[in-house]
Amino acid sequence: MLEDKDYFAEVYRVVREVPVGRVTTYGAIARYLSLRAGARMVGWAMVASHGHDVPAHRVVNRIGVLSGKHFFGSPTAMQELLEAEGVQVEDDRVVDFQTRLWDPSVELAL
DNA sequence: GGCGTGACTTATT
DNA sequence: GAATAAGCCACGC
Repeated sequence: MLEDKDYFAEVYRVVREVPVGRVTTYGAIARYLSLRAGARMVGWAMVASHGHDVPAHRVVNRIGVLSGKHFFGSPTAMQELLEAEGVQVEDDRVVDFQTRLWDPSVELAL
């Protein structure tokens, strides 16, 4: 198989579908991909997302904290990116996170 | 193939 | 309501 990381591709797909100004959570993606408790795998997928066109800065943990901001090369890169897209970030946390939360199992729900 | 770690989440104390 | 414990699966040694 060319794509061993099947769910990796799925994660990338979902993250890419995230509209600008919105954010999603690892758990939401994991749940959408039936990775019920595989939220960590989603995070790992983000690590592997290096070299892909995946806006990982739109992915945060369930409380809207930029857990992986440190992985962007700069501790403020993620925040800058989010703010550049219209997402207000304060204290490493997304403002009105619940309101800006983009849940694939809800937005992409049929 | 086993042990430890990890961009997490949920449940229990 | 905050802190602690357990659960889950993949990757590195």
